[in-house]
Amino acid sequence: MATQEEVFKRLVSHCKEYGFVFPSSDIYDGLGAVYDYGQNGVELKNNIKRYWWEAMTKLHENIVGIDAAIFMHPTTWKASGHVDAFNDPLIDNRDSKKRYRADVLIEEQLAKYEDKMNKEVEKAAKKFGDAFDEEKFRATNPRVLENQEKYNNLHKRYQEVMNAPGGIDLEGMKQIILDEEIVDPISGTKNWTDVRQFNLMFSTEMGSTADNNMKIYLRPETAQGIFVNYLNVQKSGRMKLPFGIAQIGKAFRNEIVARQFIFRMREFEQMEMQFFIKPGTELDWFAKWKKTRLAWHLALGFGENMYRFHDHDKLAHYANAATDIEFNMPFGFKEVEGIHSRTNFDLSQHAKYSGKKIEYFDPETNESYTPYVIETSIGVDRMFLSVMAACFKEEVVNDKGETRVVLSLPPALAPVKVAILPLVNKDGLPEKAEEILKELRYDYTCQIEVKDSIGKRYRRQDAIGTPYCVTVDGQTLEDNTVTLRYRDTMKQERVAIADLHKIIGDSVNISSLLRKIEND
RNA sequence: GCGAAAAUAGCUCAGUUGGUAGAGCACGACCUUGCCAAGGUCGGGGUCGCGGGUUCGAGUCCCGUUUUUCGCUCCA
Repeated sequence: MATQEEVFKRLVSHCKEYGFVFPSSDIYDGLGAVYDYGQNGVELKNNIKRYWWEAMTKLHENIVGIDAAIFMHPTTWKASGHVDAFNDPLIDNRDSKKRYRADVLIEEQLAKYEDKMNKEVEKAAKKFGDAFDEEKFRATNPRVLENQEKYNNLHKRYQEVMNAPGGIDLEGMKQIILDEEIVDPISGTKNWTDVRQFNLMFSTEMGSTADNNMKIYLRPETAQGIFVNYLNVQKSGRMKLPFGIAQIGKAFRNEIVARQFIFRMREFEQMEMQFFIKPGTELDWFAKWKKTRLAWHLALGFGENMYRFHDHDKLAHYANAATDIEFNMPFGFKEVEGIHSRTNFDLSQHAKYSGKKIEYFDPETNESYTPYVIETSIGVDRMFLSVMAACFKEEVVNDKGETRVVLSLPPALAPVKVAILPLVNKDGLPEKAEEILKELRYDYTCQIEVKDSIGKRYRRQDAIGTPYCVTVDGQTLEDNTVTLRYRDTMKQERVAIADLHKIIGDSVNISSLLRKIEND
């Protein structure tokens, strides 16, 4: 029996072999945690995005979409809290393999000197009783003076490195740790790495002259593009609460450790919807969106036991309720989507930093307020991975124990809907296949394959998840019938070319999935 | 970032005490066949991740480096 880990490895290989996902810049040995989507991957990914987009905008009259730029005004990230939240200088001890905040280590060292001084003072106070003059003692006692001097020197150096022009002086900080002979509390050693600053946001410069540049960030989440457009959309669309804004787009995070294939990438894509509501109704809406989003996942048909909610105990600075929808990946249940009650944190912050009034006038109550927000945020790439993982199957197909690899994708998500296969590459069969292609290609993504035996071509189509194969043979030329072969059952039946449209219908279209959500 | 392991053809891998780089699959052409990964013939494809070193000689030994995987760590 293959372990989960082996299956996952084979899935990753499969993704590359069949044109779903390639390592980025593959010919240069790849770029860490960046991946490209191939000819089949991009179709599947686009179908996933379309499923989400249409579920949001077609099934909800009060949700509209936008497409905001990746570059945003730098103040956006001050307002959102992203600039301040990830500014810590970190250092690792090679022996204990623990990571510490370098500034905290230095502050602890300062505290140590203070402790020593205080202990001396306490000792003397006990000894001299009422006659003790603390000020005089501190000014004259050699042990106190020694520690005071160490404290002052360290404090001065610490201030210098923390306030160095151009940001924290990381090398200076390490030098302090070495000079002070600070040891790791666990291993007791001084085997430190360099001090590094982890800013999770990628930055670049806007402006072409060297001295007139503005540091701008690649957005670490798409949400802020929605918040800064709240007023534009609400006013131009005459939107009334409650309403939502949906967006699909790239986001970038300079992860310290990015791993597990496309699960955690440095460049990734999010599908986010921010739902603006009246304050006080957020917990009802939060519960409603949990249900709505789970229904979207369940309509794909992978089964309820593949999903679970994980409620957050610790909430982010902006949230008053939060949950994840986790999917049963080959490496365990992992977050695919987050649903957060963000209060009015973001809109209030943007109001504060921009000086603009961001409020909603409620015509029912005649009052103005800053709307609350329920966010649903799903990673496209994680969704892609979860679909691949759920559909990747190695099946035994006959008594001889022969196997096939089949991607049992929901037909609406499959990259190719119909493969048209001339049984032999002669006798006018390829030409007949072209004719059938011209019938079907306006409605379905089709692919003609002539090379190799028919069996081999079936297996290749199974491997990319094509739900239908249409095989053209000699009889087709006589009576315009073909063999229709089904991916999941491998059953075949003889049908008229004229009936193909009716049989395939819209089972391979996004609308079939949307109907499934509605009916559930 | 720390630690461990790995890197040889498009893929999966073999390569002996250091002695002229191999197999299967895949790919291309042709022939044969014709409904579940068929057979034959011929052919293309590798400075063995990269850079140094030891050696008469390195895929093989040593050092460095890059990338990947796993564990730890981190995760708005």
